[in-house]
Amino acid sequence: MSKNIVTRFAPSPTGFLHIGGARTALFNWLMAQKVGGKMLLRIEDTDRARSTQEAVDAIVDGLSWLGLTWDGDPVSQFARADRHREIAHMLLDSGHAYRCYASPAELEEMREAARASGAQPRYDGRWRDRDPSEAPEGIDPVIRIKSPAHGKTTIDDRVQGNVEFPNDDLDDFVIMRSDGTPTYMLAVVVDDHDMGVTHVVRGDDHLTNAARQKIIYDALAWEEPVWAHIPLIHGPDGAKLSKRHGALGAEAYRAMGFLPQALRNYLVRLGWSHGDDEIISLAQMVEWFDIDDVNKGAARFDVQKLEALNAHYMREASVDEIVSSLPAVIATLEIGADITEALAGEKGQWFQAAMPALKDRAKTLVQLIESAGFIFANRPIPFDEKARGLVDDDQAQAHLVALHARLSEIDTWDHDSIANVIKAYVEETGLKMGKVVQPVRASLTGQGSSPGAFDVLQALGKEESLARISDQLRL
RNA sequence: GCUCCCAUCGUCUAGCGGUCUAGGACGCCGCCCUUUCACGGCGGAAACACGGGUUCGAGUCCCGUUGGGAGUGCCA
Repeated sequence: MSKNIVTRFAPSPTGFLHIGGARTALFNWLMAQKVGGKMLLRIEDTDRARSTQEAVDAIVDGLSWLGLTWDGDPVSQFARADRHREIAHMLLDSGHAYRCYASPAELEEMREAARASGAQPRYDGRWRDRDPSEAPEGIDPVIRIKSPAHGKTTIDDRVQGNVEFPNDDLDDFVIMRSDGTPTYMLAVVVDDHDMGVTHVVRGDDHLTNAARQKIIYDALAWEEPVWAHIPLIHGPDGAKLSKRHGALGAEAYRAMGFLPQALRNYLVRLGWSHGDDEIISLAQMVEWFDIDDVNKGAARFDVQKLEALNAHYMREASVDEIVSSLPAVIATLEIGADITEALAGEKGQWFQAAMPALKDRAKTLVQLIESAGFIFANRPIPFDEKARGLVDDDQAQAHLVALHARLSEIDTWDHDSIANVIKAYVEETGLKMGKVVQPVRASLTGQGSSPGAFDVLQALGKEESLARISDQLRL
C-alpha cells in the first residue's frame, strides 16, 4: 500500500448519515488513518432539488459523533459545476463525447422496445455519429460519452476482485444534462481526479458505475483510482437497508442510546473481521484494518448484537462519560423535559448516586434512563395493585402480598432489615428465593412496570432510605 | 429480462487442500454464582444450500443448479 493515499467519503445530502454510509466513511477513514494518509469529504449535491443544508449538517454531525474526521473543508460538488462543464467540452472537442437531441419520450420508447424484445434497455447511440447540422431547432441537447462498442471493461477491485463488464451493456450515458449541469458520473470522476483521490471506497451498488467511470478516465487519459466496492448492509429481511427497516441515521442511533464506540465497533465487524476478535478498540481497528480483508457478501443488520456491544462499552465507560452523553438522549425523549427538570433537583443526586449500578445493567442509554424510572416517577402511586401485576399466578401473588405485609411492618427500611424479612419468609415457606424475591424487589424499587414501594417509603417519610436502598440493594 | 456480485449455525463471522468429529460472538436453552435485575462462570441445541467434477484428500479449487442481492435514469 502506498504511503500517500487519499480516500474520500462522498455522501449525497438527500437524507441523513445512513448506517451504511457511516460504515463506508469508517472504512475510508481507517484506510487513510492506517498509513497517515488523508480522508476528504465531498458533498454530492448536484441534484439541487433533493439536496438540503439540514442533510449536510446531519452528515457532518454524524461523522463527528462517530469520531470520524476529514481533512480540509467539505467540498461541494455543485460548486464545481464550471469545472465539470469545462471537462465535458474538452471531451466534446476531443471527439470522446457528442451532443444528443433525443427527447425523453423517445428514450422511454427506446427502453420499452428493448424490454419488450428482452434486450438490455440502453441508449442506442442514434446521435453518436450524426452530423451536428441535423440537430433539431429549439432542443437543448445533452452530452453523452462515447463508450466502447465492443470488448470488455474490467474493474480491478480490491474487494470484488477483477470484474468484467461487456461493453455492450454500457451505453453512451449522459455526462451533461440539457440544462448544462453535470451528471454524477462526470462529476465524481472530475472531482476525484482534481482532489487527488487515490482510493475510491464506496458501496458496491456503485460497482457498475465504476465501469462507466473508467470509460471517462480512459477518454481523459487520466489514471483511474484504486477501487474498493464494499458490500451493502442489509436489513433483517435480506434486502438493502432502507427506510422501512426502521432507524436510518447516525443521529437516530444516538437517540436510541448507543455509544459511538459501540456503533463503530459493530460497523467495522460487518463484512470485516480480525480472527475471533469481537471487542476492537479504535487503535486496534486502525492497526488491523485492511481493505483486502473485507468480505464480498452483504451482511444483515442485527440490533441485538449492537446492543450487546453497547452494553459492553457502557460498562467500560466512566460515570462521567455516560452522564455527559445523557443530555443528548434525554432531549429526544417525550418526557425529556420533565426528566431534565427532575434531574436539576434532589432526584438528580439520587440519579447520580445510582449511576454506577444503572449503567452496568442497561444495554442502551435509553434503557438506563428508563430503569431509573422510579426516581423520576410522580408520587404517590398505588402500591398493592401494581405489585400484584408483577406476577401472574395466584399463588405467587399471595406470597407477594404476604411478604409485602411483613415488610410494611419494618421501621428502619435498611438493607439488613429487608433482607432478613425476606430470608425468614423464604425459609418458612421453602420457596425458591428468586421466585419471590424478584417481584418483591421489583415492587420495592419500582423497576419494571411497577413504581411501587419507593412511593410507600416516601409516604412513610423515609426519604433517606431511597438513597440507601439505591446504594445498598444495588437497585 | 439482461449484466454483475454473493452463498459456513437464526445473525455477524473464523476457515486461505489434510491440524474441521468446523472455532468465536450475539441471540436461544439449561446449571452455577447471587437478598432482585444484571455481570460473571460452566454446559447445550444450532451451519459448510444442492449436484457434478479436479485431487491420494475439498467447507477450502472448477462447472452447473437453486437461492439471495445489486445495477440497469438528463438520481446519486
